Amino acid sequence: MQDTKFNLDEFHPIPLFKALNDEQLETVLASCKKINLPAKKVLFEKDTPAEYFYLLRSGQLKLFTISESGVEKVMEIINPPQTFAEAIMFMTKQVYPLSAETIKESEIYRFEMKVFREMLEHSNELCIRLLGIMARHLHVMINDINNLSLHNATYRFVVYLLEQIPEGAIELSDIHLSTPKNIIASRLSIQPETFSRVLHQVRKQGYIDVKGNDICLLDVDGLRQLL
Amino acid sequence: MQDTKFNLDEFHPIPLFKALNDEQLETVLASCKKINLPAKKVLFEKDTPAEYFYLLRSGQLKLFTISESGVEKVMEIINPPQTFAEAIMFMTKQVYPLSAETIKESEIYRFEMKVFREMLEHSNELCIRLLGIMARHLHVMINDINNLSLHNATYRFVVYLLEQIPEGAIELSDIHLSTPKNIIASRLSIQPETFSRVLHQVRKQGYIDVKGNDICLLDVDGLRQLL
DNA sequence: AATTTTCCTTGATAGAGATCAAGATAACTT
DNA sequence: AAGTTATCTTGATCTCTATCAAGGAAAATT
Repeated sequence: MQDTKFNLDEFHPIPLFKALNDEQLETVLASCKKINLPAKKVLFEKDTPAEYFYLLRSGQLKLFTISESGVEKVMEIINPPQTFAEAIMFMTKQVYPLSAETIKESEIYRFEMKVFREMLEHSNELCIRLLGIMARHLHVMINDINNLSLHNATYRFVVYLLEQIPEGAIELSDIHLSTPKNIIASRLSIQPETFSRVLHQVRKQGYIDVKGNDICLLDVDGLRQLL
Repeated sequence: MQDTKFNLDEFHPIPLFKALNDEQLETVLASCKKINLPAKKVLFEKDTPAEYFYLLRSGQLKLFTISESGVEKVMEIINPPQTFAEAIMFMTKQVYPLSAETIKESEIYRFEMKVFREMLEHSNELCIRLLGIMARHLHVMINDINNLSLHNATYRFVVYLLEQIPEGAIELSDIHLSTPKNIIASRLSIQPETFSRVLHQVRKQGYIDVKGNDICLLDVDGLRQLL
């Protein structure tokens, strides 16, 4: 089943799967299911029993909560190739702490937690890897709470913008916002109206140029100094 | 060294040490050092190399960051018997992501990460436990970000208040704020002035009664319904 | 006990961002 | 291509919370 359906090479570079040998990987893949979803379809809902974790292969999705009054807060934007909901394997209550919905049409791999957990009980290296992944999550969240508590909307936007610069990029890079602005806004805990104004204002100050979803960074150092 | 200095029974109930047998525990304790600090003393500072994690035995301390402009944000209030900074063992950069300072005079046990990390490489059960601890951390942080993004100061305070009710407590419980109000305020990302006003207002509405650091819950159900 | 320091409260004012409203632009649908 | 829907922008207003200022209470120090 596995060999025909999956190419192992696709999984080897994924941090969570790096510690697995081919045999183990095939065991995991044996219980793996491909899911194709169009845009704006729910993958799972907060507080429902969690049996699976996922790998986004293509497309994009968001992890979010909705308040009692119906306001949505995007906690994380998932891009391929990224696993998500792995941490739930170790929560006492086996329910999703967030909802997941596709932003764009997406190809998703679904894995059974039970199978993977079993494997974790026997592979130390795998545990260590997952620990690393979760430590990174924690670190990101500490930063988020910091930014929310200590910094204003413009600051948070600039941080986001600078994070979008690809790894080894030289100056004057252009950034394409591959996520709708209202979703980025929610991710940064900013209202869409305010987000629009922030963009406008940063542009007016000469740091960036905005054409639709493309942002040209005119003064990266200046942006960095805003922080 | 260990037997005379430490009572193993003290460590067995600590989640992080539960998976260790006596031999392993003694290995860990062999590199453990007791630290006594008066109130308001720095234990470690953000962005400095992290060699140790800790167990608070008595007293109280805070984990926090300070913004460029000198504003402090308390991320977590540590009470005994609680371990902290364990997650750093698996961060790529081996530096503390937060600063730690005693709130009250404290007795602290300091453990060498290197020794513990070594042990983790060989004990699957220990890894699984740490995974559980980190998953809980993550869950708490998801909640924090939620409350910060979606709820106002009063809501956040009421959540905090209800969390202070001891496990199997019957109604009409009295709560003693064992933490200075300005630190609770910072933990909830509220200014001290606003915190004071929130307290006042919730009292005026008849939900609680406040005398100094003692809060009498007059209407727990009412408080719950505020959420 | 007196004094200094820290912490808390209350009042007055200001400001960042939310909300309400409506038009403009872009993106799907048929 | 026309129409419909979703997304984004801009303006006007409001509200929550921060900030500034100062007095009071509590705790620590002498």
